[in-house]
This record gives sequence, C-alpha cells and structure tokens, in this order.
Amino acid sequence: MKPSDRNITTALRRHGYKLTPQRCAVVHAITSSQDHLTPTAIFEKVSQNHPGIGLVTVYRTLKLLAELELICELHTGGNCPSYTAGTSHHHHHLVCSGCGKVVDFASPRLIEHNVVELEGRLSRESGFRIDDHLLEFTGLCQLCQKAPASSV
Amino acid sequence: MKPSDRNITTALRRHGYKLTPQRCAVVHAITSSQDHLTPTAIFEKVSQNHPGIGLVTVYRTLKLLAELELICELHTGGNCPSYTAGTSHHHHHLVCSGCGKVVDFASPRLIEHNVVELEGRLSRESGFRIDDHLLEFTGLCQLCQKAPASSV
DNA sequence: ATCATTGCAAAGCTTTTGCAACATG
DNA sequence: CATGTTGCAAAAGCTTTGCAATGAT
Repeated sequence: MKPSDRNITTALRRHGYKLTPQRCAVVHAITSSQDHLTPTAIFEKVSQNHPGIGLVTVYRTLKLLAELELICELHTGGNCPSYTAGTSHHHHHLVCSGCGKVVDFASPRLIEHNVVELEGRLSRESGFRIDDHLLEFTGLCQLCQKAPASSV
Repeated sequence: MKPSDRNITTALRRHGYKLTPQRCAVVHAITSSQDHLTPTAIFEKVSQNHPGIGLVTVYRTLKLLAELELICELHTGGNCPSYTAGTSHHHHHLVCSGCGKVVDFASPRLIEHNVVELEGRLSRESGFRIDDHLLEFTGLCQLCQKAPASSV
C-alpha cells in the first residue's frame, strides 16, 4: 500500500469508518492515477483487480471521501464530476476542451498573493465568507491541436 | 425587447437559425436575470409567459446558445449546469457552497495581468493552447452564514 | 413551399435509495 | 457480535433522441 493510500485509509478509520477492501481499492485507483477520473472510469479500473465490486459502492465511497476532503471533486462540464487524489492544497486546473484532459499546476506565489488580497476585498464587498479558490484555464492540449477538428 | 436580447437574436439569425418565440423567450429569461439559472429554472421562468413550451426545447436552445457562445455555461457542482447571459469573457465567479448562489465579479487588472503572464508560461510548459480562464472562489454567502448548519 | 423547429413520448445516462446478506472492528 | 457496509434491483434525476405536426422565412 502506497503512503498516500495509507494517509487516506487511516483518516477513514480516524473518522470511525470501517476499512473494507472495496474502499481500499477505490482509494488506490484514485491515488495511482495522475488523471481526474469519472466514477465510471474508477469503477472500471477497480473492477480489474476486484471483479465483484458494485458501481454503487464506488459512488458511495467517492461521496464519502470527497466529504472528508480526502480526495478532490471537480466539475468541468460533461455530465459527470471527476475525482483526483490530493486535497485542497492549492493546485489549479488546465482543462482541455477537446478531450477533457485535466492537468494540475501549482499556482505561483505571485498569483496566490494577489488572489488572497482579492479574496479579502470580495469578502468585504459581498459578505461572503470565502473558503477556497480555483483558477482554471481552458484550451486545447497538444494532441487535440494536432487532431483534425473532430466531432466534438 | 432588450438590447441584450437583440444582440443574441440577431446573432442567431446571422448563423442561419430561425427566430422562434420559444427561442426568444429562453433568451429573455436568461438576459433578464442576474443569476445563473439551471435548465429547469429557465423552463419554469419561461413557462409563466409561454405556457406551451417544452422542456426539451429549453434544453435544445441552451445547447445552441452555448455552442454559439452567446450565453455562458457554468458547472459548479450539483447535478446541473447553469447558464447566464454574457459570454465567458472575464467575469469570474463567487459560488456559495451552501445555497449554490453565484455572484459574478470583474477581475481586477492586476490579477488579469498576472494571469495572462501565467497563461504564457503554462502554455509553453504544457503545450496547451489556452483559450480562456476562470477564477472561482467558493465560500458561504451572508444568508448561509447566518443559517443554522442546515442539512447540506 | 421548404426545411428547420417544436413537443410528445420514450430511451439513455448518471446517481440515489431500500433492503437483505455480509464482514469489519 | 453489533453495526456499518455491500450489492442487487429498482427508482429518481437530468438530458438526449425519434418522429409527426407545426411554423418561420
């Protein structure tokens, strides 16, 4: 079991949840991928090593992990959310509008600094209590730029 | 008909689409609201003045308008996308994680400037052709802060 | 008059819920 | 062993598609 897996599984136990093989498998599927995966993709990945698992269990596990903020839930369009390892540590997104690929990047200090200041201003003006921020770029990845304008 | 409506409707005709009362109604529902509306909300709004309309037509119209970039499609979580007037051009979002309310704000010049520079760097490093960006803050709006921790 | 558009109904998806059987701590 | 968890099946969303009737240009 990878260290990142262990972080998550011990967190689960700390919160009083039981550690089932299914949960471990879902956790591993997420931590062992760099990409953002949809529930169905995770289900398929898990099914390879763990044939009996139910899609329902994947959904329930994802919901649980996201609520505990042990994984990151992202909505980029399409019908499904997608999930990725790593919590709220400020990584931001670069989303390909062609194939849906998502690349994370760390926000440079300069931006973070300005964003935090902006947060303060917005909070004062709007009355919101701001908890988090996300900077997202959309465009076309290298492959999709080369590809002839596909049906998408 | 509001000027913003006219912009959109003439754009539709320019693209060779017919100008039906249903389409006008959907356009008007969107331009006459400050909020981001879900397809169902738009359907209900339109139904008031236009009882016969089908939800299907609303979906089709939204899809069309979003493809032509005459309205802005936003995914914030929950199961539905939401739509708002204006293209995606540089307004950013403040999303309440309690009630889902979305407030737009214009990004200050300082941020835009830094973001554009970051875009260049990311583009070079990742090979993406970057088309747009979105800065999104999440938090709790004033009402939800006051509300006793609800079921959400 | 023509061809896009509408609305209905039905299908397709993703996601959630009810419940008996099961397995973890 | 007790309770949380699983998996099936079925329900509940939201969204799309097929098709005849309608209506804009």
